[in-house]
Amino acid sequence: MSANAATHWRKSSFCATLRDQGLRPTRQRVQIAELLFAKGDRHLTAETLFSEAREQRYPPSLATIYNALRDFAAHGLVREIALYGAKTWYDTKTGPHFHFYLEERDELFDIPEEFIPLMNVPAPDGTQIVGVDVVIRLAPKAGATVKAHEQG
Amino acid sequence: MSANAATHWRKSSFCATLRDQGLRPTRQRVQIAELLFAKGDRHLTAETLFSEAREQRYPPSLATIYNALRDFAAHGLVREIALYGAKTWYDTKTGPHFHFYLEERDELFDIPEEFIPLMNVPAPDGTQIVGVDVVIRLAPKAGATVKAHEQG
DNA sequence: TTACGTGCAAATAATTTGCAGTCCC
DNA sequence: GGGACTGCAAATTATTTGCACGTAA
Repeated sequence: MSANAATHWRKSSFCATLRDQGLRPTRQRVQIAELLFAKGDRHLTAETLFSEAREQRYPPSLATIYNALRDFAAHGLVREIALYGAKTWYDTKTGPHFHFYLEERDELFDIPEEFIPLMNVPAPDGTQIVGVDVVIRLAPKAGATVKAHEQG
Repeated sequence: MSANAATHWRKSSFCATLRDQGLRPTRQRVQIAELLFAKGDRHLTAETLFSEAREQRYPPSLATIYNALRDFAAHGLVREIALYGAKTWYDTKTGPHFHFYLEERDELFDIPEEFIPLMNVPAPDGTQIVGVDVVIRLAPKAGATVKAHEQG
């Protein structure tokens, strides 16, 4: 590929972000970061991100998406979310998690802050809290039409 | 097998329990229920239960354990727990869930009731809440020795 | 009797990994 | 240059399923 096209990604602001976290800023990682954070806060799986990536000129492989998401999570750029079902979800919002999960649609969205209770639980002896995750599972109410809730 | 040994399980009190839930009380299901509930409230995976079952005289197959746990959960005898990692956990306590999850040991135990906050979140339009699950993830504190926490 | 349940082995689904080749520092 | 990263394909892990046989109602 031409030097111009090949090195364009180096101008991304995510190069610095990745480097700050001790992650080498490669083309693939920068592409993935751009995709992840381009649309504001959101919840997604590796497959979701992969299908978005495929629309790019030089999309990373699925394995690289998995590896990048794992690495990003380990370095605090995104957070893993505990959820029912087999798939691992990631959230671009890295604070404590409070979500509604609409099972029927496999859809995840935020619970508005004002409803979040104080969680003031002391960690057991010898341990520290590294994450708090709350998932409230939903089902459609009988006879009701549920509208989509992308992003909280 | 002798008629006596083969029909002994029919005397189990779980026969009625299963029937009440619309589940046909078979030898395997009764065995599984006995194992599940013999030790008070606890948290386990299909594999855990399978290895316990193998010590019995006529242990059910792994597939049957999976199927039984799924069926039991669908009928309210146990509850699935959303947790990090690939495995599905089940809890014999069927009320709302509040747990500590000690990542390093892959160990799950209850948060004492007195620390549980009021969760009073209204369900979004057209939906109803079918489950509330809270997982507080823990790591050992630097230099501390963590003791095992089987059962909360 | 007859539909439901079981057991085995094969099928799936999500994710990880080995390894040869690439690229960043 | 040398180790970190990537891509592919193969391996793993957890779980489900097809089908022949068994068993509860």
